[in-house]
Amino acid sequence: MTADTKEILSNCLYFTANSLSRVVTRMAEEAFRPTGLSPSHVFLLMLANENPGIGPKEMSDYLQLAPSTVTRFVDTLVNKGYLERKADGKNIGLFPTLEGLALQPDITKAWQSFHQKYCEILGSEEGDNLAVSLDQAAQKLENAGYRLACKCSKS
Amino acid sequence: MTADTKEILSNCLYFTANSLSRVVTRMAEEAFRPTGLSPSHVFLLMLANENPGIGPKEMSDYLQLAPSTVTRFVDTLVNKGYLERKADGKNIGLFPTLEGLALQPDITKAWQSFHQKYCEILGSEEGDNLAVSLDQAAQKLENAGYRLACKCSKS
DNA sequence: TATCTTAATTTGTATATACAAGCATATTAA
DNA sequence: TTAATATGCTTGTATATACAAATTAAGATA
Repeated sequence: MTADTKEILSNCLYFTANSLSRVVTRMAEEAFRPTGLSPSHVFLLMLANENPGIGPKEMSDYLQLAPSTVTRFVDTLVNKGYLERKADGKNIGLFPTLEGLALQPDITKAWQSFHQKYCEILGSEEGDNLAVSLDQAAQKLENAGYRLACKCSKS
Repeated sequence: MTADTKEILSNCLYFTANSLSRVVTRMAEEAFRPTGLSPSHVFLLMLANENPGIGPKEMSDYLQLAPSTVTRFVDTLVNKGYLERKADGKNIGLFPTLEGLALQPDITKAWQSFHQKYCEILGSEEGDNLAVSLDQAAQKLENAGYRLACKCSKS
């Protein structure tokens, strides 16, 4: 392997962003395993717990996920008995069940453990700063037009 | 949506790393579309072009992808006529075909266009620095034990 | 040399995620 | 009030990716 090739990899934002995303996902999956849910599902449930009646559209805006992805996740959470859909015309409200609410303490605990773990490895400040930088970069790129291909509202 | 909830999202490394990865992937897919390959496939082909005879194992080490993932990608590139497998006992050597080599200029061009695009949006220095930070963070997390679950060599 | 172990690769299968298309409701305009 | 359009949600389908298990070959050991 040429030094050149290695350079290209570690300097390419596509490669580094995806590598990081994969390793962070592995960590998060481990940390959230006690909840019985994957990290993305935990986000959804938490959003519903904190904002009962929130709609899938709002969810997908906040989570930066395609609406269809949210539908699938909601399906799963409904099947597991943590979430309920309540239709109001075209709109859907998502409400946590008692079981869903009951899971919140575990979720919070898992969250803290996840945060702590990466802060231990990266350094507390670096870990938090990294998250902020990533967030800012992602937002800049999205605002520059690289957003999900849904013809929904302009948001 | 509570301010709290938004905070949690934009401070969580899982969320930010994945958001960034998705938006960067969208950009890269667009930039590499002229090559007819997805960004990951381009990486693979490029590695083979620069290191003819490289094995899948090495590929997966460099690209931080599971061996099975590399197998699938190689399948695709072989089907498209860009890559050839040459078995040597248990080991496989990957060689670009003439078509694969011929694609290299397009790949290089797409690469530059991708790099330029994100540097325009993020700022030239910030863009490059970001890639470096991501790479370092990913490596730290991997070295701390969050690596792919393959029982292959200890690498 | 026969067998045990380890490493490289592939195959089977599962999940996360996306896009495109379809459907139902809501809103606007005639 | 009907027709046209836009919006929200779901379904069909496809890709990227992973893990676990199967396979095959290599190397070590008895």
